[in-house]
This record gives sequence, structure tokens and C-alpha cells, in this order.
Amino acid sequence: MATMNDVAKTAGVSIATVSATLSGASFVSPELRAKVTAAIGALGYERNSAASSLKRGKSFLIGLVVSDITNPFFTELVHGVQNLAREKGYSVLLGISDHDINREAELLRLMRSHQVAGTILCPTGSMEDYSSHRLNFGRMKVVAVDNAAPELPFDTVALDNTKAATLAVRHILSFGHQKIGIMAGPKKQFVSQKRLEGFSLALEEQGINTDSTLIRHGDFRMEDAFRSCVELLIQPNRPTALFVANNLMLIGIMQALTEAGLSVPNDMSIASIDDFPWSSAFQPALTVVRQPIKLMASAALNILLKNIEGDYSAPIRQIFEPELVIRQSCAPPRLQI
Amino acid sequence: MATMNDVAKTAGVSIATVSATLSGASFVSPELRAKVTAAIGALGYERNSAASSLKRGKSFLIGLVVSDITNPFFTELVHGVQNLAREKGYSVLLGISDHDINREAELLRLMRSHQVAGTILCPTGSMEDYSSHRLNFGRMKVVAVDNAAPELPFDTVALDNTKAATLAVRHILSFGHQKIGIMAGPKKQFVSQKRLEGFSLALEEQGINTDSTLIRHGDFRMEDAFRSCVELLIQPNRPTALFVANNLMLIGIMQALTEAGLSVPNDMSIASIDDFPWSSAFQPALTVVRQPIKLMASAALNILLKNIEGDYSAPIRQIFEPELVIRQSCAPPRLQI
DNA sequence: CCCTATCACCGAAACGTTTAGCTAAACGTT
DNA sequence: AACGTTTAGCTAAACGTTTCGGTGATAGGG
Repeated sequence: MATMNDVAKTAGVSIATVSATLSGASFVSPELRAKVTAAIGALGYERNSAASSLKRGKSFLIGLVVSDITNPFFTELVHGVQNLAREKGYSVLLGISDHDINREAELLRLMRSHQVAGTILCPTGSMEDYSSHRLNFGRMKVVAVDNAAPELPFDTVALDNTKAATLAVRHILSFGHQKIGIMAGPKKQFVSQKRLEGFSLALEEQGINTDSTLIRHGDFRMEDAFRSCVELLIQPNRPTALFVANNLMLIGIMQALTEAGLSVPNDMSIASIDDFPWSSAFQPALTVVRQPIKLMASAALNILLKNIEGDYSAPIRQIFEPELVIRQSCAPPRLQI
Repeated sequence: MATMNDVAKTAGVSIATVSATLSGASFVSPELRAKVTAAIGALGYERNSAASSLKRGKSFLIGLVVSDITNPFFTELVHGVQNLAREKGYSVLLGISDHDINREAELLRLMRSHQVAGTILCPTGSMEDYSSHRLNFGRMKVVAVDNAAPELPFDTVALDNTKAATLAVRHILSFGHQKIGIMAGPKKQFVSQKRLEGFSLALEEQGINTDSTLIRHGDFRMEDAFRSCVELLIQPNRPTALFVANNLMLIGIMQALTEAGLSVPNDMSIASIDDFPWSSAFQPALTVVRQPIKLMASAALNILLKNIEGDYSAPIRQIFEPELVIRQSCAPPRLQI
């Protein structure tokens, strides 16, 4: 493996000049620059990022910690972040917390040990997890995405979750439903709280009180939602429509409804948060609220890079607009028999 | 940020002892070990991996390059690899080639520049791409997963693709279909060739010749499959069943069929390779051939780690058994009218 | 024509680890 | 008691880069 020294020798310049050429900052004359690039080509030289990171005190790595790589939302987020990061010369170190706060903490330690320039974190915990000293962020640069409480001491980018829920529930209400259930997320997560809030808000607008027997809390995953949905269906006070707080739970619920022999939207109207590539391939095509994931990914990365480059002000809180995508999973309720 | 030196000072030992304690190899007396760990705790010390990588000449990073993070197959692979790697003390540097051979090459260069201990690569190219000198692997340790031709000069882990296709097509044939189409992958990819081979093999077993008008090549993604499927449907010689070479194309096809007003399995039987978490939530539940992804992930990582730890022999080629998962998307063909 | 400024480049000292080589103590063997 | 052997721990020299300060050379202002 060729080193900068080798390049310097074959180009007949000093090692400092090679470094200058590579980083592009300080001035190097065209001739020397040409010699250097020629030597680099000839030797197949590649910069040793370990040495670079050691000297600079930080790397061209950015950490990306998601809670569930199985979820198309995070998948698309990872995709967006990775592509943009690559364009800016950064590589991404991926961590998957699997909704485990301890694993998340471990991953953050790891990120720091790798001298990442900054970290994009999709927090899996509740507010207390972060305000208490269970998680030590040190002077690490972090931007929180998705489940990002404004009390968090760092930049955040998130959906307007309350509005997202409101949009979906209003749409359901427009068909005349009175008994609407909700498959919410984990109680302690900020994002679930906001979505539940939006749900109640939309009901209140129509003078409907939130019926606690129609509220279920899942864990944002399929299996759990499946079970909760079955519970919801066998109770006497069955809803005629269901608002679901994320994509994976939606799929679990579709499965439960199918097994229960209920047809959507005739027996049950469904609307959910999170669009995903094959939501329109379902029978019926699913009505959802879309998050602008690509925008959120790029916002997160840009905010992080700005922070890395030094001009840091107060924490930035960027909120994104949800968009209702109407398909075929909502219809008027069956007449009571 | 505390360094090893700080730890050494507060523990009252030499820096070498601290290093020895951390790496656990050479002998340190219990007393000193205790002092060191105490100091580490007190200072909140974390090893600087950049310095470590520089000195050791390799890092505790492993590269993972996939072609499409949107695809649940790769998603699960990433999940498996990440978890296992973490357990073994490695972090994963993620690269997404988006089916672009040049981007893949760039990512591999990047991996090397980051001094990764090894790389798990899901190749997106054809054989020539790798045998020619378009891609230079240097002395990088690579294990190829999924689209892994045996001619490749490194360890490979893959499905028995021919058999996988054969299983699916035999299942279709068992319902009495005569005109079976195939939505195959890119012509140049090894994995598509094998799956096409398995398709033809199963047909031959029944004395049916492969009809080239029933063969379509997609790019393993949704949109393209959607278009190809439409083409296939409007031609005079329409098949009564379709074998699909991967999950994403399957979804595109389900969409095309729905839009064409064809019902599965009555108007068209469908079977595909790749199970995915919500294949059973579809209407009808989809019959697929499952790859043992978790096993493949762990095999890939173990082979790579063995290679990294030095005992390298000839290239290892590990082939995994496919499993047919019968659900409801296949039925006898409609009577000709 | 001298003094300072600017410029293009170079030398060498870090950055925080790992590790080869060393020291000194402790022990067993003759 | 003298000798080697083993052991626990230390010292110091790398690893390959970045960067600070320095050095001629060229140019401009007085």
C-alpha cells in the first residue's frame, strides 16, 4: 500500500505538498499539482483515513443510528443519508438499535470511539432517557430524527406529527365514522404521544370524545400490532375505522383483519402514517399520510454538516409537512344492523 | 477526551499496561488490571479507534456493500450482519451501490481507504466486471454474497439459485399450467442466469420447451417489472402463470395485475423467489421460495472473520438451501375459452 | 536599491495507539 | 551461590497524516 511519502518521492515534492494537493485548501502551483496527481495515479495511492482521522481529531465518518432497519421508513432514510453523505465525502457508519435503549447507548459510544464527525440518531427512548445521564453525549454532534422531542439538547428534524394524525383522522371522519380506534405507538415515545394527540384533536373537532377502550399501544412493529388488533376486534365495542400510527403496524393489522375475515374498507376503514413503496400494491390500496423522507434525510445531513463545520448557534428544530395520500382503504361505515 | 496516557497516569501504570489490559492478550496482574479499569471508569475513557487502526494497519470496521437497501432481502442481510458484527466487536461501514458498478467500485476504494478489516460485498456486476481490471480488489479481504459467481476470486455465499427456481416452477407446474412466463433478473447477473436456468430445467422435466416470448428480463426493481408485466399481458400469447425472480419485481407485478383487472390466482398464478415480512399480508398471500438470510449473513461474517484472523485456504463457496413456502397465489389455470 | 509582503513550498513535530525489545525481580535447578 | 528461565511491567519507536513555522524567491512601495 502506497503512502503519501511514496507519492511525494515519485512526484519529487514534499509530503506537505501532497497533503495540500489532496485537501485542496492551500495553494499549490499547477505544475506540482499535475506531478502529484500523476504520481497518485501511477501508484494507485489512497489516503489512509485512520492516519488522517488521528491527526485531524475527527474522521470523514458520520454515524447513523436507526431503531429498525426492517422498517421502510428507516430504510429510505438510510438510503438518502448514505447517498448525500457520499457526495459530500463522508461515509456512514451504521448502527441498529432494534428499539433497545441500551444498545443505542452502546452504539453512540462506538460512534464516538470511531471519531465520527457527527451522528444522525433516530432515538428510541423517552425524554427521561436523554435528559437523565443514562446517555452521555459528551461533546458529540448529534441531530435527532423522527422521534425527536424539542426538549432534546440537540438539533432535531421531525414530521409535524400532530398534523399528520389529524389529516388521517379527519379523512376517516369525512366518511361519517363515529367509532374510530387508534393503534398508537409506545406510550413513552414522543412521536407516539404527538400522533395520539392529533388523533384526539381531530375527534374533538367533531365533538367526539376519545374513547379509551378504542386506544391500543403497540411497539411500532408488525407482530405486536397483529395481537393488539385481534384484541380490539373481539371486544364488544368494535370500531368501524382504525387509525394506525406507522407502516409496520399497519401491515400487522391488515393481516389480522384478513384472518378475521373482515374486508377493508367495507367492514373497517383504515388510514395510517408512513407511505411505503408497495402500499399501493395492497388490496385495497392503502390510504396513508406520507412523510417527506428524502427531504428529512437531506435536512438532517445538512444541519449536521453545518454543525460540524463549526458555525453552531442554538439548536435547530426543523418540522416537515405531512401529506395525505388518499387511496382506497377508507369508506363510509356499514349501516348498523 | 481522555487518552490512554491519562488513564496510565491516574492508574499509576505505564501506557503499555493500559493497552495490554484493554486488548486482553498479554498478562496483567489482577491488581493493576483493577486499577486500570477503575481509572478508565473514572475518566470515561474510550479507545481512539483511529489511532488504533493506524498502528495496527487495520480497523475494527467491516465494510458492507449492498446493491439496494430498499429491498427487504438486503435489509435483513444488513440487519443480520450488523448484529453479529457488533457482537464480535466490529462496526459496519455501509455502502449502497444502487446497482451501479462504478459506484460499487468507488465504495470498495472507500472501504480500503478506511482500513476495513474486510468487506462483505453483494456484487451488482457481471463476471467480466470482476475478472477484468475494472475493479481492483488489491489484497482486500472480500466475501461475496447473493450474486456470487464461483469464478470470483474470493469466498462466496449464495443460495442454490437453480434449485430455488426449480422448486417454484415445479409447484406452478403441479397445477397443470402449460404456458408459464418468467420475470427474470438482469441478463448479465450470475444470479439471474441461474434462476432462469432452474426455470427452464423444471419445464424440461415436464417436456415443455422454453418459449422465448414468455421470458422478460427486469432489473430486480419494481417499476421495471411493472412495465415488463404490462408488455407480457398485452401480447397475444399470454401465460397463465408467472415465475418471478425476486421480491421487488413481484410487487411491481402484483400492481400491474391489479391495474389490469386480473385476479391472482384465478387469472394468473404467481410464485417468486424471496420471502419478505409482509408477503403473507397480501391478497392473496404469496407463494414464494425463502432464502435463509440470517444463516447467510452469519456465514458471510464468519467466513470473513476467519479470513481476517489469518487462516486462509482456498476460496470457500457456501451454498444454501432454498425453501418453498406455499401460500395462496397458485391455482389451476382457467379453462381456455 | 533596500525593506517588507506575499507566495509556493518544505521540514518536522505532533496525533494516540500498539508492540518489539528491555529491565528487573522472582523462582528453580544445579 | 551461580545460573538460566520465566514473568510483569516499562520505554520508546513506529504507524501515515496534517499543520505550524520557516525559507527562499519574487514583487511592490518608498
